[in-house]
Amino acid sequence: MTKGKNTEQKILNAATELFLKKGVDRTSVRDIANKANINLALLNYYFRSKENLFITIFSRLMKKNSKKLIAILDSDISLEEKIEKYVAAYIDILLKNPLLVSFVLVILHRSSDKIIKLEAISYLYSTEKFTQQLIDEAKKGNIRKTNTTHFFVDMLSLITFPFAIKLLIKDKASLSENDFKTFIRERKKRIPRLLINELKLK
Amino acid sequence: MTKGKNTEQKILNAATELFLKKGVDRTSVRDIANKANINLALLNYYFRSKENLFITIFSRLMKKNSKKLIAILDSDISLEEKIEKYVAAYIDILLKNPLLVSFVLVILHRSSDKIIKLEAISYLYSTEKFTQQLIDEAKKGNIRKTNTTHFFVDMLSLITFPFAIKLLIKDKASLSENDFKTFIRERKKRIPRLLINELKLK
DNA sequence: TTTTTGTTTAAAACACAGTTTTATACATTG
DNA sequence: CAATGTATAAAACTGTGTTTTAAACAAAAA
Repeated sequence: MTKGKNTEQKILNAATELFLKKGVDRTSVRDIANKANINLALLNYYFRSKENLFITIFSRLMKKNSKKLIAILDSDISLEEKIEKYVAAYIDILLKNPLLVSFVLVILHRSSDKIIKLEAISYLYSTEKFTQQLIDEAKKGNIRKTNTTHFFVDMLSLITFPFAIKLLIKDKASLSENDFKTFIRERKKRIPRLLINELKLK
Repeated sequence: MTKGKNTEQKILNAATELFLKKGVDRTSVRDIANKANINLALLNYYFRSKENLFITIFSRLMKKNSKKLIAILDSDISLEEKIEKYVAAYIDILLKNPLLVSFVLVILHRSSDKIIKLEAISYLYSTEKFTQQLIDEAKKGNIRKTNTTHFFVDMLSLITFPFAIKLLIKDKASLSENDFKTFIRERKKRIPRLLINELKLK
């Protein structure tokens, strides 16, 4: 009965590795079974489907990484510092977890209602406290009034999209893998500046 | 012998319609053949593969729409006006062509080297004149010096990514389809402001 | 006209995918 | 010891994209 946990973990490990190396769609369930040295049927025994296996891995990865982001959004620091920390932390997470990037792309691509309502995702974007802070600071006259939805969308776009068009950027700007990482790290300063400029009173 | 063009067009029409309605991955070649009232084998006779059919449709759609964007980037207008027009035109294209959005997602998702080197894509992002203008204006002291790659990536991110997370935005902000379109149109003013702020001398 | 070439259809088969079924072993609990 | 839930294995099922084979037809070339 202890075998069970082992097998489940073996499947998760094999799947994670293959998903990372070849992408979700180019990884077959038979590949996973082979790599994990288990029978094909076990895969559907533990996880009902490949889709479910994918969502399990994705959700765990998200949960592991999103805590830090939520903590930043909910912390009692100045807006400016909050934006800087959030952007930097988010970028670090995406730099360290290529799987997360490709998973997000898979999810965006499928974009079914089911997936959007994943706990892992709605959890990550619980921005109540942050948006309230934007409203409060504007009322106090410290910053310009801004549409909070737009503001958060701006932030997410500037952080996330460059990862999605990584190949394009590398190609167009002739960047090596390391160059690209440097390019991305530069955005830790650039993005907060852009966003905070938008909030500054004239 | 005139039949040929007809059949090819019938396939393209059927595929376009189905790709739009059900998405590329959820559309089978048998679906397409049925809808076009042609034999399955003809599909591989005209287009070597489903992949190739997809790329053909995508490339035509891109070519049709990117001309206007390129024209704006290469025109002799002020930087400020250029950014405004480019953002507005790009957003209008994506609003009018949901297929383009979902195609871009498919391509981002697959992100193989082959696809990134499509003429349709590299053509769209020939930004030489635009980046030169950024450099020249900075030299003249009219704007702040900025990294042109970052600047273009910022612009693309702010324009494109919201379409990718459409479902998420609609869900989180409780927007109807029309609300979402309004939201997107609001960005025609917002995005240029953000970008031009970044260029303003302090 | 006859021949050749390009186009169209039909039916079947192929390889590979995700999934399901069936049967059997194992281990823990009652 | 029997019963029950868990674990494994092998094979089959369904649907996918693709290819093959054979036959028909129309238009262009000889």
